[in-house]
Amino acid sequence: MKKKPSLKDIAERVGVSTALVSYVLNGKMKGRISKEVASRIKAVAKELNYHPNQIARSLKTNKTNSIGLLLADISNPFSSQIARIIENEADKLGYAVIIGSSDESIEKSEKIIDVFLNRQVDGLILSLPANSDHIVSDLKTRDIPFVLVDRYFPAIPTNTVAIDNYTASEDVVNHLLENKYKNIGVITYDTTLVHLNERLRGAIEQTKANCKIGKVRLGHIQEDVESAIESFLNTKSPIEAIFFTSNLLTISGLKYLNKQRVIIPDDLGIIAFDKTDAFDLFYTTITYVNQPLPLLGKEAVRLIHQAISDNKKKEQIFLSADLIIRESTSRK
Amino acid sequence: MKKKPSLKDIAERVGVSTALVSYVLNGKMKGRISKEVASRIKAVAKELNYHPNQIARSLKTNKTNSIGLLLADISNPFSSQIARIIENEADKLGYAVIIGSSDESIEKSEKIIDVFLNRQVDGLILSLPANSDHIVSDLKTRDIPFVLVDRYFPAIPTNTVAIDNYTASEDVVNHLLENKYKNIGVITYDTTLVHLNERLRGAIEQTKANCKIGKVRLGHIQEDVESAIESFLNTKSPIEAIFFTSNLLTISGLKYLNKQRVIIPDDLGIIAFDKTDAFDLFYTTITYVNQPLPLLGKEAVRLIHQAISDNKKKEQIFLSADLIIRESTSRK
DNA sequence: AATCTTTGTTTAAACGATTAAGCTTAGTGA
DNA sequence: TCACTAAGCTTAATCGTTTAAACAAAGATT
Repeated sequence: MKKKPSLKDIAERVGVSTALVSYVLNGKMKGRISKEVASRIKAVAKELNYHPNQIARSLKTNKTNSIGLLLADISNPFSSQIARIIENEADKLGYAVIIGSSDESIEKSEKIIDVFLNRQVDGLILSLPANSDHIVSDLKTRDIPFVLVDRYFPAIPTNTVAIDNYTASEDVVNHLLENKYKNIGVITYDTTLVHLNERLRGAIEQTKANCKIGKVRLGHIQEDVESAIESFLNTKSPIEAIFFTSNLLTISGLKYLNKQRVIIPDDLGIIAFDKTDAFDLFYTTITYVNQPLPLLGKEAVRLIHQAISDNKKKEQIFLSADLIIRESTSRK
Repeated sequence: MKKKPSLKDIAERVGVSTALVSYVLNGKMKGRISKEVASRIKAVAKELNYHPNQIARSLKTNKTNSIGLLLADISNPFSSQIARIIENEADKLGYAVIIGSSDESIEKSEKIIDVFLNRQVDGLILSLPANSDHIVSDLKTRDIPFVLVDRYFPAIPTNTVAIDNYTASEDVVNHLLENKYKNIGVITYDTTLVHLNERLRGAIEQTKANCKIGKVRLGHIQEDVESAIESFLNTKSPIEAIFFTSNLLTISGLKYLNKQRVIIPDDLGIIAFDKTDAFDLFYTTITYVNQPLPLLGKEAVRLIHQAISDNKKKEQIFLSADLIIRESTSRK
């Protein structure tokens, strides 16, 4: 890889100082540079195919125009869609995005954040694993600009963009009740993650605690989903509808229900939080909570941009998700 | 964001020069530094929570320890899985990964590569859109270390890691023929991308040109898949099995076949190139070509690492994919 | 005792940009 | 004609590292 041209190379060719070249190419000191010199500099820059060395610029300006994006699991479609949106939005503001995936590990999150910070990212957009409150507090103490997306920690006031999960869950339950599904089962993760527990809480409150709950351990999804469903159905008053609080849970559940020849929606109503391409292949269309991912990403980028220029104000944004009603909750 | 401690801060506290601090923390000049000073420096570094400024280091060493990863579409599970693997592998070698997604656009690819290079990434891992040969030649001319993954340009000898698509397709056809599916339809993209056309070529050669072909335009996937399937079936000698050359095509196809109440595998055999979670929700298990993504990613990182230290040798690696046989090709 | 090594450390330049401050030269006004 | 201003450009410091080269002091060698 041969050396790229620098300001100095241009300066030498034109016969001026590097300072002048810098001023011209950055459009500074407008009315004070002679037109001829300016155009010669620009011509030579183009001729040499000059691109400023962002590393050097960063060192001087203390801005890298990059943000670190930490996701829980980049191979989950939810994460990768967010990644795509954030990357696009960030690009519009001139930020490059460095992505890391924590696989729900606290240690890995800490490590990746360290890597981000060593590379002097201007700010962080984070979707943290459970029980990582200390990471949030720490970043806050260090006054590092960051925004939480999707997953949030209400106890710590900080920039946050998330879904109004509680209300979405209320809507889910209301829809089920309106459609005469009375006996409702909720399948969710066994976790301390607030956004998931809010989904559960919404269901509990709205059913006046009249719902059954199946908790699924991370790393044992298929296994635990199956036993939850079994316990829901093999009982005197079997469940009439199941509410899955995440896309992976839904997939596992539907897979199992397929195997058990449980017919949706005749035998059982189904409602999902978040959707996936996979629903397209199921024989029935699935009713689901649609999360406004584009807005989520857009707001996250807006907030981090704001935090980078001024980290005083903290905003907490909760976006409403809407229920997309399909056939899986329309029993005859 | 308060200023982070620098070498200078440590040097001042300990009362030595920054050079010595640098030597100690980098473990250089081993036997020449007094144990006491070394340990005092290390202690102070820890106390101040010192982390070297990678930007400054990069400027000096001309290495950023970062690689740019350009994908065709990060929201496609194929891409996001590769991203995850590459990120993990790269991390093991101390590289951070900056990700960009081109949405199959040549202009966007060029722009993202520019951004990567301005940020002085040490190398590039690329999955380029169709007709972007000139990008490859250009990078080659400029002697920039890069590796092509998945998508390749045989006319230009350069570092490449890809699947042996031709052989995989041969296997697909052989399997269908062995299972008495004689009349085969192939649904693929209308593209110049070699990896996809090799899948088609494998099918054509192995069927001795006795297969029907449906070409699908990017951006009109559902529409074109449907008309292709229709033309396959509404004919005197209808197709007995369909081979889809990509995951998105398969999903669109199965979705339509579901709607049309075509029963798999009784009415029609199905075989897919690449798998997705979505298959789990289909009533029948799907026979598919399994691509060795972990190996693909691992080799890509190995090659880029090699190219970064010495860009003379070019390797072309073709990995074999294997056929996972399920029920969708087992008619009674 | 003079010289040579070794050990432990410092000096200073460099990477490529930015930018405040300074320096010419020409033009203006009195 | 002299002082002043403005235009057009340069100087030089700086960001935080790395690293070759220089240096001083102590120990070994003759």
